[in-house]
Amino acid sequence: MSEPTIYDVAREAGFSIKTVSRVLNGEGGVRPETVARVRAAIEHLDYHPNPAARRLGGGKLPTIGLVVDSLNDPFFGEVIAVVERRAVEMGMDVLVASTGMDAARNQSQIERLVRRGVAGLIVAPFGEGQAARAVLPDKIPVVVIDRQCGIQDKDVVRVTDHEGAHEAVCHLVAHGHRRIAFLGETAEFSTVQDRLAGYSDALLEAGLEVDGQLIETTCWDADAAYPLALAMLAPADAPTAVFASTPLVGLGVLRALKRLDRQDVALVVFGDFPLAELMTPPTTVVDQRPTALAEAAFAHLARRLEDPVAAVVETVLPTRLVQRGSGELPPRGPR
Amino acid sequence: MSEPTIYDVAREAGFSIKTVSRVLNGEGGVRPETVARVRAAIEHLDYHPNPAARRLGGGKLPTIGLVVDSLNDPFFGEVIAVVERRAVEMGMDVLVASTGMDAARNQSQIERLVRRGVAGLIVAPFGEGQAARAVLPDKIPVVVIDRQCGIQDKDVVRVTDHEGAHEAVCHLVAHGHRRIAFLGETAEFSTVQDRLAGYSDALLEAGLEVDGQLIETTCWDADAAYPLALAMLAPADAPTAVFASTPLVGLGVLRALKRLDRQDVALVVFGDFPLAELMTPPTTVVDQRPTALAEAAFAHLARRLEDPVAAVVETVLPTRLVQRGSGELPPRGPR
DNA sequence: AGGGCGCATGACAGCGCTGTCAATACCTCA
DNA sequence: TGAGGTATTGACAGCGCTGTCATGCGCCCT
Repeated sequence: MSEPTIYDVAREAGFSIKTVSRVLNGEGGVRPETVARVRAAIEHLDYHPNPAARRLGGGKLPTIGLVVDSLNDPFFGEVIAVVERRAVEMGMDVLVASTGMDAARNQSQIERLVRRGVAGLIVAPFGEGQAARAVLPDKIPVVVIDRQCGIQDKDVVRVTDHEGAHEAVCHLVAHGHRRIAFLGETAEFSTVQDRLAGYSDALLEAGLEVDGQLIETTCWDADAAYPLALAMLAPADAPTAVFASTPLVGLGVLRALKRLDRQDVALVVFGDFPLAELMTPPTTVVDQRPTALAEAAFAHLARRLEDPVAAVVETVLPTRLVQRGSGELPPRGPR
Repeated sequence: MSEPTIYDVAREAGFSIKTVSRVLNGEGGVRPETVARVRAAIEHLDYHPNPAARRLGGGKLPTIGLVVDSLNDPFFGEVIAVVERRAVEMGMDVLVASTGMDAARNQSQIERLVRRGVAGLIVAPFGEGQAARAVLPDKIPVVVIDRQCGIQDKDVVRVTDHEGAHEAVCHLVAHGHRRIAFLGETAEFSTVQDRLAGYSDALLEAGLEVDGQLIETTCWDADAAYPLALAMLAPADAPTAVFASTPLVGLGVLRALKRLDRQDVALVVFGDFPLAELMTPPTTVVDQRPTALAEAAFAHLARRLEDPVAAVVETVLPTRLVQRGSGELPPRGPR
């Protein structure tokens, strides 16, 4: 009635549990004929090794831990979906943990997962440099996603934040914009800092002034961005285009535009979001391609699970400018 | 260097491991003074019991399994976020599993989680009646969410599908609509069947004819709904209002409306979605309140983990009609 | 023929915890 | 004073698996 154990398999196959264990773990040193018989017994009994027991014997759980900011964020939702699919394909589970933008919680979540005995971790890290690095375990493989945070000795998969922002702003400039606003929280994340740098560089290259009045670096979420966007777009000399450094900030901007009933302000958002194509006008975005990022992260983790001492790699995926309309609006004339 | 074990705590406290175990599990029969000393030792060593070892001793992992259709669906994303937050609050983990609308995978995922030794399961079930019920384990608590699927002997948390659809269609009727379309896949899910029933009942109550031409029951996702919506809205005698039975179907309809450049078709979507307020016009929805649903599901599971023989309850949460504009449009005049 | 070697397999001790049952000390009541 | 409780604690055997080390056997070489 209860789950069969390795003893049942051993009895069924007519060998010792150790031999079964060898077959299970592909250790070799077993006659092919024996392997076949053990396999048959496993099949016959529908045996599945008990992960807890395995772990107890010093091993790791067939489980991957995934630590992200927010589990209902569309970006991370995509990441979760990909990681889960790949993990299940190779017989592993996924434990999820959210940090909710809280460094302490980030740390405690990581520690919890490590204690649980996960075999590897995919983490969207938090903070910067030493602090960010310190909370990552060294005993198991870790792949850092989305934000590099100055971490040097772990595999990292991120996107071209600087180049993506640069391209977006160049795009706006190419469409005639001279006054382009930047909205985003730069204190918290290096990614947003990189995007701000990309923004500034693009302006400078175009021979345009970087106007501090048009740069808002204190809004993280949509609720914070909304009033700031409202205020920024109100004046007579308001910018004719806006670069939103994250989808949430973009949402705040879109709300402000809706509120102001303005469809003439050009907008590019860093990070795609569902229904962007249904906005009026459809929103032009810098696609971070979360699926590709997640695939790469998982591939790195899988590689490192096999070969823990493989060389550390940093993968920087290119972003993709998706022109949908809002980023191609011309500057409106003076009111 | 390595994690402290119960032996370390016992030594530190000056008692046997069994006494430490008693304190850990709140078994009682331990002098308060002893409890305090053990607690102090635990604190001092930063000891955390090894879940794998616990499970091996016949127990369950401090882990909840969550099985949903899709991990990047906004609705389930909300559910995941809530469940994870609550679970962590009570020291538990969350293992996620997606089924991708595949009955076989649904079953294998559930079996996998059960084998892992999760303490309880929250499942969006699949199929109908016997088949749906059969894959649910009986050894551990299970809470069924979103779809009842004819399951009688498990706790269920769902929403008022019939009433919600009924209210939505009545709302459209009240705004003068006489030709109201229904789009959604009814073969797969009883929830959508209930919504269709609510739709039909509302029409009949209003003395309106239920026109099979206006009912499309074969589209599950946005890609399938799009051409069907396009076709349905094209004729001269096209419906003046549409009821979309799921957010994905709603998305397909919105795409079709965008394509046709029509802003005069009334629309109510069953299930809220991000950015609905930013549509033109903003989309009126029947909010399924995923957060409330997830909270209720978790509460049920927690209750049942404490008391496995508690009476089975079915919680039916009311939906909420969120009027944003698209559902309040008047019927357009003849072209 | 005999020593040595490699291959295939098995016996057994943990891993960290909980369940069972025993032991001890201290009371209580007759 | 002694039998029988009660409260507190501990010894020990698993749980299912893997790591270590031992065993048995056939084969090669000298």
